[in-house]
Amino acid sequence: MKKVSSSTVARLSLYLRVLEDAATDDVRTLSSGELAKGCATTAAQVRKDLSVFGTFGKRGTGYPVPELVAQLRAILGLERTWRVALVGAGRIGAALLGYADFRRQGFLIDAVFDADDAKVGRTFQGHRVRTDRELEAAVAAGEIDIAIVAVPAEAAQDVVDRVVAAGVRAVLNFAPVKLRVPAGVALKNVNMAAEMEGLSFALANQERPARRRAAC
Amino acid sequence: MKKVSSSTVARLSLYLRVLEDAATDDVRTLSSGELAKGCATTAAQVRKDLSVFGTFGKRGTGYPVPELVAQLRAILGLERTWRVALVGAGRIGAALLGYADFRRQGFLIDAVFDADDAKVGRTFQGHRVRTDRELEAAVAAGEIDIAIVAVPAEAAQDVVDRVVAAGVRAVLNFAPVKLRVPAGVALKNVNMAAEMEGLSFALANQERPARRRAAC
DNA sequence: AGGTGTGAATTATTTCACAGCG
DNA sequence: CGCTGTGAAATAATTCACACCT
Repeated sequence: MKKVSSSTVARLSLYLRVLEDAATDDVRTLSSGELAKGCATTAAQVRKDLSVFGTFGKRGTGYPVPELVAQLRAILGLERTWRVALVGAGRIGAALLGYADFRRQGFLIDAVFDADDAKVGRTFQGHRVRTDRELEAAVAAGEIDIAIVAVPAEAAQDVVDRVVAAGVRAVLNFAPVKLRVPAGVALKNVNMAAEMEGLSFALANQERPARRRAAC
Repeated sequence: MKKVSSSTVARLSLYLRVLEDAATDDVRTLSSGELAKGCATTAAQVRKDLSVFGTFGKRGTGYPVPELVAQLRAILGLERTWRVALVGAGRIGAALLGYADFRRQGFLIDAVFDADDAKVGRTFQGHRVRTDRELEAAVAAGEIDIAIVAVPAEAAQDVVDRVVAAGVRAVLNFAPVKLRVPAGVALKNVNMAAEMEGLSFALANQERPARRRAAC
């Protein structure tokens, strides 16, 4: 398969969600323009993205919704269940475990690890917390496809090094640092602090368009 | 002000964190290469990014750490406190309110709103939950600079429309949909489901021993 | 008509390479 | 010398435009 840009893949997720919504409303077809509107992009972008993977549309009609849903799920690898380990039983971990969408899309968080022995053995959102010393063994035993790193920044690189050495090839990182992983390991970052700082930058640097003018 | 790419701004956040860490270790200067290593980028990228805003380095030496920290904080608008409203008192909201980094960087979450009257009036992570019908009034009263949208997907566009109409110009969205905002309003998205699907795609397409680079 | 698929053009971003300064 | 700052070159991503299908 040729190289696919990660922005294209990110948009496929958005298309899939819009298509699934349309499918529940029994919409039969959707044009690239309608799909684009639901994803804040352009019709040309939608067609280009989809054309990377094949030809799914009918000229003059648009894209058949149920078929394209199935295609996108197959392309994204969502037809199987991925076993996910959460490393770090803190608040972010709690939010993730409560995120029903994950299970619906085929991600099964069925292992929770923490380095804090006070947490080990306790139940956390319905999951028993295991000591993080078992991490390597769990990965080696084939229990885990994806590791979610939700530990403090200073511990994150160590955790990712360990799970990668044990065989994990996909990592979602919530620590506010850029982690180094070897080639062949997929890494995505969720950096809320950086997003907020991006908003701060925008507010601090936007020209004053006199939106709310005070009365004289 | 000249246009600055959002990837550059995102990297400034990373540089700032590395510089702050270096500052606490009393490191006096850092070269673009050292800075790059801490942020998984290249020396040239660091220099290009910083050159957008001025000349901060000393040739032969590198960048003075405390000075560059101050400059970046000023550039990112982090020298003032931004008042943040959390809309949606669910698990993601709980994770955010417990995120100490936010306050440290000048983001003060001091208003929490929810549409569920069962939650209104209760205390949520130390904050009294207010009815979401007060949202517009709070924005109009100048209480709020940034809105964090942590409501279900189907309610998100309505919430953002309301806060934008009331005057908010920066929004952080956790709902797994692309929101539409008028020009002049900054919008950042945190879409954990899409990130996971990106990992799923990488795993599903890396079975073959092909050369596949790690994404970010 | 109405809307896809796609090369070509455009625009954005990253990398290179090196002059020049401390 | 070492390392920055920066034009120029190389890549990547997006948008345009239109042939072509149903």
